[in-house]
Amino acid sequence: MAITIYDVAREANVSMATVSRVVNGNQNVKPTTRKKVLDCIERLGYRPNAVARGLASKKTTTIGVIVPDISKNFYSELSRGIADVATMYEYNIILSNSDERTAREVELIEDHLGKQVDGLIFMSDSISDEVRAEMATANVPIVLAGTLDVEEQLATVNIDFEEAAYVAVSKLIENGHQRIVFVSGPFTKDINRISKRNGYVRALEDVGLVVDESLIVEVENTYDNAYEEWQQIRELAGKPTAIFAGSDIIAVGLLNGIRDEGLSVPENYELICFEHSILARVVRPQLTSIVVPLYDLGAVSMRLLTKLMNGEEVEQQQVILPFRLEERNSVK
Amino acid sequence: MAITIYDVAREANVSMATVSRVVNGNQNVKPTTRKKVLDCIERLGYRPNAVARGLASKKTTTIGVIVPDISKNFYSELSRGIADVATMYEYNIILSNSDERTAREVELIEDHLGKQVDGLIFMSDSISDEVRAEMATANVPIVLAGTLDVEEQLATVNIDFEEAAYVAVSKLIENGHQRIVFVSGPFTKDINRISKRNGYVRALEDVGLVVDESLIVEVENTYDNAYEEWQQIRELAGKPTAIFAGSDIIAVGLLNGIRDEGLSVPENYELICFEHSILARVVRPQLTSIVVPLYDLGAVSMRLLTKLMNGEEVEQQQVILPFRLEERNSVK
DNA sequence: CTGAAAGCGCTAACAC
DNA sequence: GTGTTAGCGCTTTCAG
Repeated sequence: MAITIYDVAREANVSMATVSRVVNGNQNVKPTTRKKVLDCIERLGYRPNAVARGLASKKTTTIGVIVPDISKNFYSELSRGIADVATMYEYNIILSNSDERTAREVELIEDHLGKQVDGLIFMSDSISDEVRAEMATANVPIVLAGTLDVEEQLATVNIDFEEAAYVAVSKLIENGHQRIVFVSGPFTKDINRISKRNGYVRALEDVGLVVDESLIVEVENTYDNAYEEWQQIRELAGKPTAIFAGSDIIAVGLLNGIRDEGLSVPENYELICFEHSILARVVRPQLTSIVVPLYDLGAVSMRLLTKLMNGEEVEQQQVILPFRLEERNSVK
Repeated sequence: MAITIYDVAREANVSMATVSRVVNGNQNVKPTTRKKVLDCIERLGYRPNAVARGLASKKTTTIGVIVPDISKNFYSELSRGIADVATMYEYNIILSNSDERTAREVELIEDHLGKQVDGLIFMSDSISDEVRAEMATANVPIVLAGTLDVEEQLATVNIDFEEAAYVAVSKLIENGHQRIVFVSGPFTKDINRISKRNGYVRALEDVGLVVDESLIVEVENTYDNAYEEWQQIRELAGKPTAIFAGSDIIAVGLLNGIRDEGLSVPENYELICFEHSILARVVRPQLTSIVVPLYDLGAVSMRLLTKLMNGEEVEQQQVILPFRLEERNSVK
């Protein structure tokens, strides 16, 4: 049996209320008794039971984080940002992987709410109606991190993905390209189907170029798939001369596909991608890419959540962070 | 105010004990009353309070995971293995980053124990005395994942890192090399200072080669640092002809250092490394490397922890998983 | 098969 | 400043 607040109280000849005050840093305790209690706590090795505290106070100082797959760089970097700010505000994190399966997402939200988290940070490819309904039953604030809410009802933290795509594609257009392939990750992701795609289309239309749907190619977001798909992409009619890739990993797959047939980047194809993880820097040529501030996306999401949990007035629930284009050697 | 078990009981005209039985799948409930209760639960949208349950039952179905840095591939992959098995056994995970700082590690263990986790999985570069002392106060099982315990007292899951290094270096020796540089990550990590180093030394000594300490180089485990360090390494006396790198990321840094001065792998230097993450596959030449089964390390750790939490008899507390050498193109 | 009742360890009024 | 006393929402004997 572990030491309880009651044991400490008896040992120190005070009431449990006083021990509670000392443990919680309440100032209404005489210094001498505070010291006496602290000594007993030390001596007995008392460790406050957060579960009991949670039940009594109705706050667990724990938040839930639901992520598609923590082993993917995108989410692990973002999570680190969340974690650091959570630590700063003394919250713990319950972390779960959803694999972007709606049923699992609903289950996890339910599960986390059952654990009485004080708030929730959610990431996914898109927000299904079921998830939206489940979120509506929550009595704690929820923030979407790096995740679009097409209905713009929920609190979110993102970059302007459409604008980023626009900037990337415009760069290629400036360099004289007219036939630019957009190799996108799955269109099940709103960010791909809507944001990046719209940015691509808008960039072309703004300079009077015709959008050729055959130049929009959807691939899995994996190295191997992108590598293989290159065989199809190179055969596209009208000889594309530049590529806008939806992620580092896709870009690297294409890059190696291109090089393995004896062609090169940027001589034969110029290439710009999204994310700028370490992958973009280790390959040669290094990849010109949109830098997504993953860590900051997480950090700001958590900061927003703390405000919401404190009931603070938040002017803008949809936060947009800046991005930039990192110019390396995959474009001339 | 949220719906409680008491509300459901009143609505269903049964006692809260019966509702509890239904919720917990206890068989001693008549099917008709079970259905009646289930209906009320559904209708009221009752969601069991895991905190109250935890206090009453003294089990939280939550485990703690303390990791140096979740944004590093090594740990995020390992964590995914832990998470999947945790899900299988219906445990949640509280995840915290320690940055390998002892004081922080101690604080986190204390914190997690306060949250009443049912078990703990711990990862670090080495187990300091303070951490060992803190762990000794725990009344729940602890497993070290991918982390050495030089005193062999704690439950651990690893591969035989020394043997893996031995195999890697022996491969280079077989290929005719006599002057092999070992570019290691920080020696603050037991795995580097002890295991990999010993494997390197033993491989050389087994074939009668002299160990030249100047060929053992310690670098930070980052791409940039390895890239820069290449400038020193290339100047080493006696012209080394092969490299054994402690990780993918170090190997990639060296590889680019080598190539940027117009030399090539494997022609001028043969190279073998550890880990085999995606990095080893995207660079050219692809890297021959020891494959560390990160996901499995995590999965098996969690499985071991479940046994320990159930009080099952565990024959061997130190589990060693197999590894293999993946042969690619950085050696001839 | 079901109900009553005693806690689990702590917080939070409310007294004094 | 400090103590008393209700709960927080649930599990778990123990009766019946």
